[in-house]
Amino acid sequence: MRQKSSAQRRGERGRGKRAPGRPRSEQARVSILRSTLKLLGENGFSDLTMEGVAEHADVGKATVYRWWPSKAALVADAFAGSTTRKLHFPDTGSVRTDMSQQMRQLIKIFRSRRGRIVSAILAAGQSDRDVIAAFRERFLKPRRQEAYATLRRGIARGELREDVDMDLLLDSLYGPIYMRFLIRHDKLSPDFVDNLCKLVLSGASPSPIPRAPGRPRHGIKRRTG
Amino acid sequence: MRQKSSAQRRGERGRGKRAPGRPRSEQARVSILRSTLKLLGENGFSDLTMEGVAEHADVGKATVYRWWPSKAALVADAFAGSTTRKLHFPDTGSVRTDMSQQMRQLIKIFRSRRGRIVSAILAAGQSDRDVIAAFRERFLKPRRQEAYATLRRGIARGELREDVDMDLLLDSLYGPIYMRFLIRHDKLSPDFVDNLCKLVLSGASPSPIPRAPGRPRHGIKRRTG
Amino acid sequence: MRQKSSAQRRGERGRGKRAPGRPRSEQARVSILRSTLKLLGENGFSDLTMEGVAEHADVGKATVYRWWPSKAALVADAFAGSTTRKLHFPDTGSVRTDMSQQMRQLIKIFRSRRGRIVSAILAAGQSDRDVIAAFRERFLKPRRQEAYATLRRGIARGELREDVDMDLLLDSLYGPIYMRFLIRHDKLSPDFVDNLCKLVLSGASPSPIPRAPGRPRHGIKRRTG
Amino acid sequence: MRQKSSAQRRGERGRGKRAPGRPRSEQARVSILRSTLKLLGENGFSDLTMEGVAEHADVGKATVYRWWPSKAALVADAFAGSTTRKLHFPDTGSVRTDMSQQMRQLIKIFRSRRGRIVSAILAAGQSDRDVIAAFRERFLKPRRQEAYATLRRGIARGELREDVDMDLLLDSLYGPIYMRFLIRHDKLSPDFVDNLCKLVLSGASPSPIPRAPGRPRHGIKRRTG
DNA sequence: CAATAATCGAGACGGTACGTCACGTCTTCTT
DNA sequence: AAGAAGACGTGACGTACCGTCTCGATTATTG
Repeated sequence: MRQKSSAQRRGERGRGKRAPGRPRSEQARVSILRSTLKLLGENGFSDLTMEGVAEHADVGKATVYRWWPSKAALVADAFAGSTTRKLHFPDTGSVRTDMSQQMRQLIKIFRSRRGRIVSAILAAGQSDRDVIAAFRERFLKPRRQEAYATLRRGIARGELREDVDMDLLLDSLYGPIYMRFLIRHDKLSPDFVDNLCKLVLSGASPSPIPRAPGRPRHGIKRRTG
Repeated sequence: MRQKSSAQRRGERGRGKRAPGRPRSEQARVSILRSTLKLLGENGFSDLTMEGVAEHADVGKATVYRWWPSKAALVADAFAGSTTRKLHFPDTGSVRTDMSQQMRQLIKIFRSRRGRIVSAILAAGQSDRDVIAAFRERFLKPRRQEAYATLRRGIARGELREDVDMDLLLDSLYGPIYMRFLIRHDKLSPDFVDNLCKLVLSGASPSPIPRAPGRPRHGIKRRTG
Repeated sequence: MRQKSSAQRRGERGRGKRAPGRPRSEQARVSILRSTLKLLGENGFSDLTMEGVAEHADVGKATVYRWWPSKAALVADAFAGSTTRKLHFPDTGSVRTDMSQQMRQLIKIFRSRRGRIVSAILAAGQSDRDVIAAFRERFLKPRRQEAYATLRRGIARGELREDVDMDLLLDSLYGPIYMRFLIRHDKLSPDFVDNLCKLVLSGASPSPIPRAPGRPRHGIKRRTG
Repeated sequence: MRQKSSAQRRGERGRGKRAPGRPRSEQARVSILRSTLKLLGENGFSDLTMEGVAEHADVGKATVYRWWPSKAALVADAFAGSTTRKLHFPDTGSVRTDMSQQMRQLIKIFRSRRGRIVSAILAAGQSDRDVIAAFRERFLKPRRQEAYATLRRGIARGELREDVDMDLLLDSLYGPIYMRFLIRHDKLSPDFVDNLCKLVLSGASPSPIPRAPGRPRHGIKRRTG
């Protein structure tokens, strides 16, 4: 998905031996990716042109094509490279708070200029499997790993059922956000996030027997019916 | 959004009075819309060309442009016109069953050839607000109206809390489906739908016993089993 | 060789019936050909670009390619269309004078700006048989027809042998001009033309028995040796 | 015109002192020139690329550019280096036979694969004066020196007029060949050569009897038979 | 029934961006 | 210092669609 690595392109001789020939220009690479993000944020995916990227990056069109086979690949790589910080999960002692806080950060990004890039990626991904794969690998997966940890803490604390399907739970939490983000039928507000957490997490709590939060009870499935 | 009506185009003389001149060819209209859907399903939105539509529909390019101002409008209109049947909500006496059955129909569509069209629409909608609006109005809203009714029946039966936020609830049910549909990180199986319903709807069910945060304010029947 | 005719392109229905569709723009056609000649005269064949022609003619690049398949075809057609006037053969009563005068006109053209175009055509013709064919058909042949007439008058007058090989004779007269024009090893002066005529035509005269010019004697081959 | 000499390039220190550093690779030089000729013969001048030459010669592109400033220079040099043997003038005791035999050799070359190279050179020469100059110096001139000698023998033998303009005569003999070679309007056959010689040389032979316009001014032997 | 008017198909038009190719220059390591 | 390798910015290539524009032909209403 990303651009062909120098090593790939040259037959991977490895062992520290540099391949002959002029080395790839790091400056060009960075400039291209930066320009891509910039133009993507300005005009969306369909108005993004390779020609425009090359010009804005002060780079030959061939240089763009030398390393990225398509607009989609370029966009995916540019997006992947711009690893979004500030999307970590806090550890407040409450799953709901942890999740809620991270999800608030997410909708903040979705509503910012970067959101335009994300939606462009997702749109492009609908006709290019590499793009959507890049989104999954570079954006979704890393965060989901952290989310697993957060959920596990919740399980340990007894806030969530031990047998909870974590993927289902996470999709239930994030799905509504993505849906509103893409279909824009309702607003992405912090309150929405809070209520969403409350609704979904309560469905995953070890109820129905009331329990004081924060007192972990391990290894005991409880069922009423 | 849809094509300009004949009336609009002619200055809206209305009252049954037909404008002079050759009337619009219904055959061309239908052929264009059908070709649009066909080509959209074959190659996705980005490979759909007005030129291709015109040729496939055996129609002059100008005829397409005469009635639809842009590719997006054409696509939106074609999609809207193809109102999907078989997405009604049953009334089985159980919210969870009602919802689950309808959602199973939905994922069936999403996984079929028509799914390609839906994803193309959603993708196109990310850079054209008219397209996404058309999706909302023609596809989402009608079904949501039915969903409200289904939920209301559930409330009446005591399966759902009286104060439930129906939009939040519906987004929590459908959001995960859209997310998996678009990001393709996990499978859209009937089991997934069932578990999703169970998780979310249990979070919306009246608590059997008052919880720490937020006890039920209204007189609602409680169910244990 | 020339651009595809409208008729060809549309299946040649002939009989006055016009094909449907917007008719070809005569203005564009003329502008393109004119621009081609202009740019060709300025910078030679290798510096002539289709892009440049299109721009200079205020025309879309596709319009150029729609009618001329290659730069060579375009150049050939532009050249052919610019039928050079002032290359007629006079009738002075003397072959040598007739030929000499016409050949002087030719070298005048060769030494002018138009000469650049001719040499560009001949150069392009070395790697494109259509171009050289165009040169032959449009430029060489018409003049050669006139030349035949001139020579025949000379034969009738007894200035040339009756059995003279006219093609050989004409190549002997014009070949040296083309050679000097292309190889530029010696000058193309009027004197050169005169001496050339004298040399070659004397070789074609019905000598060796001296004869007063202007008294035709038909049907009698004379041989000394 | 030819490639820059090593001496030039290094500031001409002369006196046998070799410049420091790696000496020029003779192998590369030869390989480049050979590749040039080969590719030139295959596809003509316009399809010949520096890139192709470098690749075919297994040589770095920069190595080509280091020694030849342009494609034209390379071609001219390659052609010059390939001095065509077997174009000598015989001495049979008859000008016409001498010339005819050499000219037959020439058209044989023109009709062979080497002819393609010659026409490519002449074509390239139309937009690059260095190329045509190379052709003159390396190809035309050497042969013309020999031709002068042949003609002088003919004058001495009384086959040609003493005051004959040798350059005019030679252009009259070779011009038609070049013309047919480049314009391809008629065939280059041995018979053509013979007739050409007969026609032109008879025009240059001493007149047996003084003619009306211009009687011989110098004491020239006269031949009747 | 003729005149008027808007439609239709066809297809050429001036453009823009595509993705490729060769240009001539450069930067690296190797010989 | 020359060599090969190969990336670089540049610019033309020929193609595909864009959205607009004439055309002749067709099909309705209006006078």
